[in-house]
Amino acid sequence: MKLSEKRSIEKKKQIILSAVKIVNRRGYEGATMEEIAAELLMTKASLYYYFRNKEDLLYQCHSLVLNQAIADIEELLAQPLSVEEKFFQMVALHIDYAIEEKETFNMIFEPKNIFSQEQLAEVIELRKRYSSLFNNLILKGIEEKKFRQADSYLLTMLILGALNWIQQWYQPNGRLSKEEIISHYQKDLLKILK
Amino acid sequence: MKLSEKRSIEKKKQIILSAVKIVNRRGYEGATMEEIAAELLMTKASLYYYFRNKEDLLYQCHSLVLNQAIADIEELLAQPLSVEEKFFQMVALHIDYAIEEKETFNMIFEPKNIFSQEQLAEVIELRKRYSSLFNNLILKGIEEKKFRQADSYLLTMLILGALNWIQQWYQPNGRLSKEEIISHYQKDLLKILK
Amino acid sequence: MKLSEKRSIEKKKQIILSAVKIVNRRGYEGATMEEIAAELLMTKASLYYYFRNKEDLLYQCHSLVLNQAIADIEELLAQPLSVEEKFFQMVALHIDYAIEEKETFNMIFEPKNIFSQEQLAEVIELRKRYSSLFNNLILKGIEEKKFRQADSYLLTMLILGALNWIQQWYQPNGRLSKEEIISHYQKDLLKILK
Amino acid sequence: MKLSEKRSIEKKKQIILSAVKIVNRRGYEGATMEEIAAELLMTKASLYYYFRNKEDLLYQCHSLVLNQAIADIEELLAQPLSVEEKFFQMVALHIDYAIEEKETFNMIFEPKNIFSQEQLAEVIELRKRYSSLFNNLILKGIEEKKFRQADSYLLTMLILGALNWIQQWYQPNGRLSKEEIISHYQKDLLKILK
DNA sequence: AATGAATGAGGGTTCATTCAT
DNA sequence: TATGAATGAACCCTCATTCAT
Repeated sequence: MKLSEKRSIEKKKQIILSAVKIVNRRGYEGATMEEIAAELLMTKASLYYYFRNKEDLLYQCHSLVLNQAIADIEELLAQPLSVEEKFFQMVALHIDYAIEEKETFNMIFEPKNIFSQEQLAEVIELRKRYSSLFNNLILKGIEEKKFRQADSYLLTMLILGALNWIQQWYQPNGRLSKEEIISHYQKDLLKILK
Repeated sequence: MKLSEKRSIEKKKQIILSAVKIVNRRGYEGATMEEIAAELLMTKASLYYYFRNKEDLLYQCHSLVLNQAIADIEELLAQPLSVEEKFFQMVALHIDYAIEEKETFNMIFEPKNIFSQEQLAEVIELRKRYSSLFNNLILKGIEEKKFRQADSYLLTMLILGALNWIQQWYQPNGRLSKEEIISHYQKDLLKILK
Repeated sequence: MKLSEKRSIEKKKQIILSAVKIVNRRGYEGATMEEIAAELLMTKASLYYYFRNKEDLLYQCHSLVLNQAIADIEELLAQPLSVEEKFFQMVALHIDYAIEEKETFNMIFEPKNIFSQEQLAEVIELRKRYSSLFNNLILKGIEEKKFRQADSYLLTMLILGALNWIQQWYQPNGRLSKEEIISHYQKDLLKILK
Repeated sequence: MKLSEKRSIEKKKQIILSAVKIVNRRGYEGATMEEIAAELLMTKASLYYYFRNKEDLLYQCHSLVLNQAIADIEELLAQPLSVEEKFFQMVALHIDYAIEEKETFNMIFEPKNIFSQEQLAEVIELRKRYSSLFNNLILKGIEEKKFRQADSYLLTMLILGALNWIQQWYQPNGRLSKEEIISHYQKDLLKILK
């Protein structure tokens, strides 16, 4: 790969990060190409050198964040741990993402009215891949008789909802530390699986 | 109250209901004054006779739905039921709202992208009132030794998150009916409280 | 029809006339909504109250001009005249349009890359109707043995081309008066038909 | 001339030919520097090494085609043929250009929407030179008593109009082949001259 | 009480053009 | 020679909002 290509990819990433920041500040529709560009001291026209249109840029934001989260979890799943241990770590990882990378992780909310047919499909597919990591772990737990017999999909949704919501109320200097939250959620959610 | 005033209030309600319908269809930002008015065979200019601006109208939509939900729950809480029974009914009620009112009831969106200073405070206050209904019930359950000793705030957040998320994945004609979802969530979430 | 409706239709016509003027000055693509509006001391946003978009406005320009020309010719054709006489009058009428209403009649050139599928079809249909007026007259002349046996379509195209071109070179104060041009074209083109 | 210069001229010609192709496909305004460059696997920035700006490039396209047509006709006129024969061939040549080169040869568009002051003058001069070839032939025919006494300018305009219009209706796979059209136009237009 | 008409502000997108490399 | 990257200027279009009637 040539140097220029590398630089181009680097720039793309910068733009995506800027977009993520703005989207978190203003919401999907409130984010403007203008503001995303201004964050990087560029003009909005320049963005179109890297992305076909706003939808494309927003999709790639979504994609970047989710793919990274998926990769992290897959790495974790590859380790020789018990189902319960894996579940604990996944909960910790998800909360960590939601809290520390709040901005990026926030992306996964409510893009319904943004994406057009084709990209909507890909977004949904990506989300499905992420949630299936949880779903599969639950299924495995059921198989190993570690978790009770139940509708794994429903449990997955319940758990993901509980976890995602954290970023709505978590305050960095609030009464509850990240570690406390993780510890509580791990135990509480495990109760549902047992 | 004069007749004309009564009629005015009635009309206001009609407009809000129309707005609720459109917001549920298009989202808060996607809803246009034009479409809200068209639903009632009015012109958008007329809306400004009843509401100061779009934000005001949208706020009253959110407010109406949330207040109604609060009222419904308060009515429920006033009945002579056990804590567990009340919890079950609250879960059912919340899911029903989340599914039937979808966008308007939506508690996932960031209100700061929609509402301005003054109304933002009221929205947040309203949400706090709503969540405290759950919090108080949990506290009462703990007091009555029906629920285990625990951080009620954390549990409230966990439960609300799980419930709110439903509107992100629920499909009217999906595999799971509303009733099934309610039944499962009731039992699963109760496990956490026990 | 209410007064307001009448006024609306009047305004629409004004806008169309303004658009025609600008299109003739700048070409189809060069004409901007801004300039069309400015001509009437309006803002471009106002145009969208009367026309769905630029394409729609331009189409209606086209439509207005051609329909009027068609109506004029049809009226002429309804009169009890010989085929040759009718041909002479049609030539005179077309040249008159091309010269006097240069601006409006100019519209009929090269809109190929402007209209989208559906409206393109209507534009073509309209043009076909206009040219068929000539075509039918020629056919009738042939039938009546006043004109020689020939491919009427080819002759129509040849004649229309010759006539349309006049507006490209005609100068109001040039060597040749409108009447002279008409007189010459009538005779010259008739020679082809005979 | 140095080799590098030769190569530069060669490249310029390539670019012009590419531009001609794109202009014929998209029209003068629809042709973008991007697409013209892409056709040659270049980047648009490179075009500016060879041409001052888009207008310059487009002018040279128009110029190339028109000059070529003029040269072709002049060559033809130099041959020992009768006036009628020369007229026939000129008609054939013009139609061929109009059909094969379509947009670039296009004499219907208003050049003032495309070209600026300085180049506009040259375009008009070029067109005048082209039409005078027809004019002169007609004058010669009249002199030789092969054509009837008449206003040669008017006849030139009539003929050019008829010919130029062909590109507005000709369809490559239509009912009438290029050869048929040529044959008919030759005979029909000659009738006017006789 | 209602609305037809108008508009300002702003957003997404395109494209010719420039310039450092 | 060539180009990757950037940009200014324009353009179409949308929408909340206003105001005279």
